[in-house]
Amino acid sequence: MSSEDRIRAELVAAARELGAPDPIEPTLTRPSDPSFGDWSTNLAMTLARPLKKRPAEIAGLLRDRMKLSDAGVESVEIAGPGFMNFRLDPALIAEGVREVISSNESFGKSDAGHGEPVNVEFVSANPTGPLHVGHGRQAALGDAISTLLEWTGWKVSREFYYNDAGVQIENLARSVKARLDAIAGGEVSIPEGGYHGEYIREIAERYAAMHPADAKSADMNSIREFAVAELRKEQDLDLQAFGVKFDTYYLESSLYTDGRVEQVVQKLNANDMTYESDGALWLKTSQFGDDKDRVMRKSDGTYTYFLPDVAYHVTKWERGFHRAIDVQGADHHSTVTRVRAGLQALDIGVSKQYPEYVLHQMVTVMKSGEEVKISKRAGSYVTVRDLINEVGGDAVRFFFLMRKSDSQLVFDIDVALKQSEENPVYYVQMAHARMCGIFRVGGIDRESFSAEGIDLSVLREPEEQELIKALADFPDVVAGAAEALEPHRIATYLSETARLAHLWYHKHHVLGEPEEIMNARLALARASQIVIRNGLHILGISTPERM
RNA sequence: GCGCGCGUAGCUCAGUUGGAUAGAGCGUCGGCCUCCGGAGCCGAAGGUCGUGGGUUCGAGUCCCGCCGCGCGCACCA
Repeated sequence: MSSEDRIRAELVAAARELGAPDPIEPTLTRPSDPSFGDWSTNLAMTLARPLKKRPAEIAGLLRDRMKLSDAGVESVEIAGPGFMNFRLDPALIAEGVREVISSNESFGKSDAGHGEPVNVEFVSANPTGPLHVGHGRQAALGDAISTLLEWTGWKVSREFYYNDAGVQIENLARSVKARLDAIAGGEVSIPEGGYHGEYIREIAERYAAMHPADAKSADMNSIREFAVAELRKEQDLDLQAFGVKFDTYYLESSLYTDGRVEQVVQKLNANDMTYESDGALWLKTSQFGDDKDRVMRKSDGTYTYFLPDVAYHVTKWERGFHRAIDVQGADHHSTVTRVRAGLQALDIGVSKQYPEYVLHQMVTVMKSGEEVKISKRAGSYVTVRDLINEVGGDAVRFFFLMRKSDSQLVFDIDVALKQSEENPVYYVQMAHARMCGIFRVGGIDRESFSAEGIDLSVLREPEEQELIKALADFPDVVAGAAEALEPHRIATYLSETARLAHLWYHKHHVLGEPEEIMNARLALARASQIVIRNGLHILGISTPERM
């Protein structure tokens, strides 16, 4: 049992003796100021009301009843309005290094998910153009959330939903057709709602080259299929460049061809959840929290986007994903209520909170102090590819993940390009490389290094103790980030841990110290390297051994 | 107008689910350079947490009003 668990158990026992009502769930946190000790609890304050005593008095009574001498607790202090601060034996703290090294690539993993399946849907771009920066943020987020869930015991399936049906695809085909007409000598007139990017012209040129005979009077079906295939290929290349892989690609068009959309309509009709008005078929979404009912079948007979969306989420449920997470841009947030309403209206036993949503705000790209708004090929927006080409995939990932998803994000290309510690991704990777460098310079094999038989109790410098405590916190940080679906916590943690590692590195030497010290510090260097590497893995960022 | 999100140091942002004297990086100012990488290091200044109320022993965090910014408000997705 860890000292943390021991303290918690003693707190529960002592509180029970004092007559505290169940459940007693003391929370242990790191004190705001490390000089206060190693662990802190506010339990006495939370018991003030039920026990009708002053917090400081309760803290004293708790302390008197706790048996902590064999739990490595050196002292318990009562401070502030009623905090209890526990100070641990530094040798015990140093022992934390051993577990990091022996767990190695598993350090930080846990099992809250118990192997249950979860579907994470992200990117899901329409195949109408190259991926833009918003998709990039979504790709980084979705992939990191997926990995976080894997680290906490979930069986994750990464899924990409292709909206390859509907109006936008018609607009795409007509846009390509317009360019084809131009190639054949006509005027370029891009249709209303069409796509203007340079890539449309490229697709038309390739199409014309492959169909020289019918370039002028090309068949729309053929153009549409060709354009969608080309753009899917292009998006795949973008994702590949970014290092994101999906388990499943689900095609919206398949929901029509296999009759699922029609089935959903019939079930909704059967459940008396629809009505006709103005030639359209409406769903009573207002019964499920929407501010008004929504059209599901337009008067022209085609469906609005959200009906296939509902059918799609039914398949997730039926495919065994009783947990599903959708990562989307906040500009689509109105879909949340509608899709959930549709699922509730079907009455198939799905939770009201199904699926869960992670919405992210917009990305602004800055360069030389000015906002960058367009790319050459896409015309109206900056592409992920532009960004990756300019600053590299690692920087793109880290920058997209270092902010909360619900804050708007400013992507500063100048900072991302810096080869110095001003650049946060460089700073973290450098800490990793430095730890590796110690082993390289010392001619010691890092991977086979073992802490067995090494006396870690000599790691008692303040910088060492702070670093070790941060390393030991990693599993809690991973668990918290996974539960909250907030990968930015990992990025923040890595920046802080890297800072502690740099501080330690600058203040203390490893190689050339007396053997006892050197071995213990090698263990700390190895443990630091492992934790930073594991954290970067979660974010999908590379871990260079030298820079 | 309605809905969602955001507002924390000059700038970019954290803030452990309500706890102690609100933190980090950059920038500014002042010191350091024979080192396992100076592509750095140490220190200091810098705050009415947009604003006004409320709940609480305790609020940056929860509730209400107001102000500002972003996004959405389709028989588009």
